[in-house]
Amino acid sequence: MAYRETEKMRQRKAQARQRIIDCTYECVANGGFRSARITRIAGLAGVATGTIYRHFESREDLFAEIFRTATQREVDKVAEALNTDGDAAVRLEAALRQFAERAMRGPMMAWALIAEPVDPKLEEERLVYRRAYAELFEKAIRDGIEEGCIPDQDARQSSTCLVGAIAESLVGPLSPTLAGQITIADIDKNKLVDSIIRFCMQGLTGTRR
Amino acid sequence: MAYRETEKMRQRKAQARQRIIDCTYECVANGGFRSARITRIAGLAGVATGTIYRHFESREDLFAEIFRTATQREVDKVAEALNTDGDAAVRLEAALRQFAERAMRGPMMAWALIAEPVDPKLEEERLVYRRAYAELFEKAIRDGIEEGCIPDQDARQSSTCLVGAIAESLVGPLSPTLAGQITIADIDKNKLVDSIIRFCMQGLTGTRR
DNA sequence: ATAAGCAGTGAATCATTATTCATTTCTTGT
DNA sequence: ACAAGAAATGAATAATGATTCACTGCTTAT
Repeated sequence: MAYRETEKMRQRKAQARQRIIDCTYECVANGGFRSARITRIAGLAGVATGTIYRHFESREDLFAEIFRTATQREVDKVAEALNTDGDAAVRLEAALRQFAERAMRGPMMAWALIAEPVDPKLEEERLVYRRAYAELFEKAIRDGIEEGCIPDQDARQSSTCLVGAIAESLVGPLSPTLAGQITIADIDKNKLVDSIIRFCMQGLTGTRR
Repeated sequence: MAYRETEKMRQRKAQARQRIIDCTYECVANGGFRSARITRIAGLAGVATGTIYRHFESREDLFAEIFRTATQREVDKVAEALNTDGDAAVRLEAALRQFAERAMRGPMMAWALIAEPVDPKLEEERLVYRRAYAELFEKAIRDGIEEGCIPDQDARQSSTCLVGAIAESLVGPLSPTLAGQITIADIDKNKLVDSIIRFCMQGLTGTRR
């Protein structure tokens, strides 16, 4: 017995894996999943294409991992925003704002996660992702109903509507066809986010503001 | 000069073209765009694959035509619902209901039009399609604002939220992974549609009902 | 009946990339 | 230094289906 897996090797492998992940992330953040080629990723990461397959079962698997990682980051941010002070309605509003504003800050990745046409396996991940958001919102709505600051309603259904309203409102502005050509001024972004949120909060509370 | 295009020929060609369209529609209504194979369509229509290309530039082109046709049918129905009596809010509610109920009646086609991952060219058609709905709603919202039954707001933005809220709410129930397995009882469908519409109308009017 | 010209045919081609795997290179313990 | 084994390589392969095009067979006007 001559070769034995050692700590040094374990680390080196882990590093390569991380490099692959990082470069994939970069490719996706740059042109979405569809246009991210394995050969390009391998090139960027400084490994051969075959090496990718020593770390990931398949392209789809690699993408699924990226999807989950990127998603979790976003979901965590929204969860964080839901954990601040104030009544449930206020916290929800902060969370919705966080969701929308982060999407506009990284439009291509947001588009890839929310709206890019992807293969079935990734589409499944996306449903999980949307569900995760919806569940966060749902919980907050229930809290609000208990607190009395949000009227009684089907929390699950309403949370789904929230996700849909925001996603749809962002698809246009995020769409990569436009993203390169049109630059949305910050002031417009704010107005956009404000009116989305107004609609959503009214939908929830049935109260004009 | 021996051969000259005659009325009979023109008709025969038109019939073949229509058969191709019909069969494509059937395939899509059955499994979405992605799974609709040219060879299968040709087989159903009783023509050779090559013949498809005498009538349509490409697969994408054929699909785009189907997309437009199917879409126009839906948009017309919604427009019709907006043209009935009552104040703008009532008419809008009827239109939203029409949209949602028709989708649940033909779930696979609705999914293909609303949520199926498709190629860029079709995705473009889809944006047009969503815009068409949004514009109908937008017009109605403006009417409502003038009539005084809907408070002043960014009609365009609100209409986008409407489309998103409905679409997102339907994606889950329409998703073909489930469609075959779970049958949604009519009573559930009604409850679903009701709560979507409640959210939407509250979002618009800021009034509980 | 015939010839001109269009429509229809469908097997063969093409294009695109993810994936494989025989080979090479590197790491380790003795 | 060496052998045993693991990791990396990347050119070749595979798979998929849309698209083509040389050919066949109809339709028409004379």
